[in-house]
Amino acid sequence: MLIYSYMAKDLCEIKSIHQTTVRKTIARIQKIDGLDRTAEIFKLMGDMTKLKITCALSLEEMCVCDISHVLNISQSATSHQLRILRGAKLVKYRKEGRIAYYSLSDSHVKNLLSSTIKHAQHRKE
Amino acid sequence: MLIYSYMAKDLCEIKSIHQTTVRKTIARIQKIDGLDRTAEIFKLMGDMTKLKITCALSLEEMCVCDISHVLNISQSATSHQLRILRGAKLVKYRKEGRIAYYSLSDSHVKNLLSSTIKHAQHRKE
DNA sequence: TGAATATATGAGCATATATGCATATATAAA
DNA sequence: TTTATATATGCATATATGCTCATATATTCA
Repeated sequence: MLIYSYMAKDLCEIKSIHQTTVRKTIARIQKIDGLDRTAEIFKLMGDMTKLKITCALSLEEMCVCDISHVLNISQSATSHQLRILRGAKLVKYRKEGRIAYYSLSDSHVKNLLSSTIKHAQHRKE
Repeated sequence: MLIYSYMAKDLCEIKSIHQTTVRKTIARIQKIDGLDRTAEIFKLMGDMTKLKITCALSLEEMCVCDISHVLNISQSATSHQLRILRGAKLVKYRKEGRIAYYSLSDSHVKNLLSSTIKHAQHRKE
């Protein structure tokens, strides 16, 4: 990075323009707790299928079959996505006979969802 | 979906268990404004590199070179990611000579970031 | 017990994405 | 004008992800 052919004599010399800012920022980012989890949540919700599932479940609990109809995707695809959301503990489910009712695992997900939608709507232009 | 070999006679018969819930939920999701943009924002922030860039920029504006040092990735990778963030209007930049100073395009991104980090920290267990 | 049904899951494929490499562009300095 | 430097970007590739297909599992009912 930032190493050109004509710099080859001095590979150790890696420059940053504002060293104080860089050091300060590195320290601050390292101090942020739960950044990995934040990225995980963002990544999961960044998929339209999972986002819609989450939206649907923020209204009320639903079974796999109904979710697949709401999103107009196959039962298999729905189940795969729910499995991932389950793994990330964003949703939970209860079984009633052979029917699995999924719901959001806690209110934080719902709040995050509504606040982000608001942010998205406040988009400029 | 939900079609088994022994159902082949009646392919049009696709069942949903709770039809009222399904219809209601479809209508509600369609009514949500800015869902695509929400997914876009989530997806971008769901990548550790972009998330860290956003975190860094939420503190103060920074040049490409410094960002690459903060994240410990190449200048090229940094520039590629910034390009994507620019395209999604999450960051903007100003040029000062040959240096490009990037910053968050508005405070909504910063607010979204801090609120999501809080949500992530409130994680159960 | 056997058929129907609701869900789960492994394998494979198609697509998307992040990054490295090489190079282009733009500006500053000599 | 030539060299140095800060950033941008096209291309290639490795990896990740979502979906389909086939099938497994679990539960209900006849």
